[in-house]
Amino acid sequence: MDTRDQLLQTAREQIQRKGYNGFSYADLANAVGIRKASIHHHFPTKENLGTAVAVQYRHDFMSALQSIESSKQNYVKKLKAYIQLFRQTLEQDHKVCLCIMLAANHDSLPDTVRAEVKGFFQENEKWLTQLLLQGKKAGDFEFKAKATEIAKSILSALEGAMVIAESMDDPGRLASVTPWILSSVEKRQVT
Amino acid sequence: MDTRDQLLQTAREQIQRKGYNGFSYADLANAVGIRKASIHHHFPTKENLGTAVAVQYRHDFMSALQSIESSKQNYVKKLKAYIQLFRQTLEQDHKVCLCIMLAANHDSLPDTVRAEVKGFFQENEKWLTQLLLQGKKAGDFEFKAKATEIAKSILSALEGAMVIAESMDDPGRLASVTPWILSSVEKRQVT
DNA sequence: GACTACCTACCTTCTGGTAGGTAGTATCGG
DNA sequence: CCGATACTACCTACCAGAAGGTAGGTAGTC
Repeated sequence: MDTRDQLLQTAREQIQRKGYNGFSYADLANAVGIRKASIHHHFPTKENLGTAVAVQYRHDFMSALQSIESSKQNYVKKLKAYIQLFRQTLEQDHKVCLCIMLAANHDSLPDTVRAEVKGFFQENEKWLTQLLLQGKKAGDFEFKAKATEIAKSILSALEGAMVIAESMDDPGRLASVTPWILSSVEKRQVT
Repeated sequence: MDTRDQLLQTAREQIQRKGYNGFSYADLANAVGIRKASIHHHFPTKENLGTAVAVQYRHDFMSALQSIESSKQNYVKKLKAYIQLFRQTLEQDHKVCLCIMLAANHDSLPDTVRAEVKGFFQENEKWLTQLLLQGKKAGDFEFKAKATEIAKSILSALEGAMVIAESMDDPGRLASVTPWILSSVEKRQVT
């Protein structure tokens, strides 16, 4: 992996752990094994770097959504796969979603980064809304509320759980939230 | 209000908007109309101030929970009142819960502040769990999952929604999440 | 000759924190 | 009632370190 990619990846990790205000060029240089000034060769300003990280993260995430969407499985499984994206980040990589970390530093963010974060959430909600509507049509889901509101709720719960999980040292928190999410849209079994 | 209280209140607001790393003694001094060095007279270190802010916030919140608990109303209304605590902060004060902001800066927090944040979440979950169990017993609620898991989910959804609301400029987001929360525990009407 | 990827050395601004001083007030024994 | 003492609440002036960023140089490659 070349230096630029290493910088992107390391910056991403640092932001996921310490937030936008909590990571610095000095830390980054140290972690990558390069001099602080050399970072500016690849990313002239922190805004540049921050934006690049956010763009890449959003892109990667959208690819993952794409592949869930086009997979051949029922909608309940697709929703589970979606939730699994978050669980993997938290439980295996021990990191929090980049965008919720950035959202928490909203006031100190450059406009370009802010726009990426907003876009990330919008696309997630749009994707989830579609999933819910299609799943309902297919008979996999059953709900009365507006799909957009459920989508907002699911995203809020997942993102919130990640942040709280960190501070309560409770990596199983997403696992606790999952059944609640599923039960709110799953078709009730006739007993 | 004396200077100390002003400092506490202003620091709280700044953290709620910009996070722990995003607020500084210089900002604070400016906002309160005092010299930077004078803050150290009231709060020798930033850790001191941060802890004091967190302790006070937690205390205030717990008082609010107490008064909901001891009010004479059914459990659905009590749950609504709980949600209303969050909505008030977001919609009227245009701020995000202090503790979710601190949780997002978890890695840069002094231990004493970390402990307060964790305690805040624990007490909220404990309170919510009790509310759910009592409400179920009283026949106001109906749910199958474990009460602690539902409590975790509700708290996650509310806290997550606040953070996302900020960055999507969507102050109505908590209102969107509310019906979903209620419908997951409310007794189904027999139609 | 130009471009890439790095370097050293430096700059300004901001960070939390310290030293030491001053004006006002409260408390004390004589 | 008086002056000594001590405390509170602030001040100016500073400090070391970290922040993001710049200038200018060098070695290797196309």
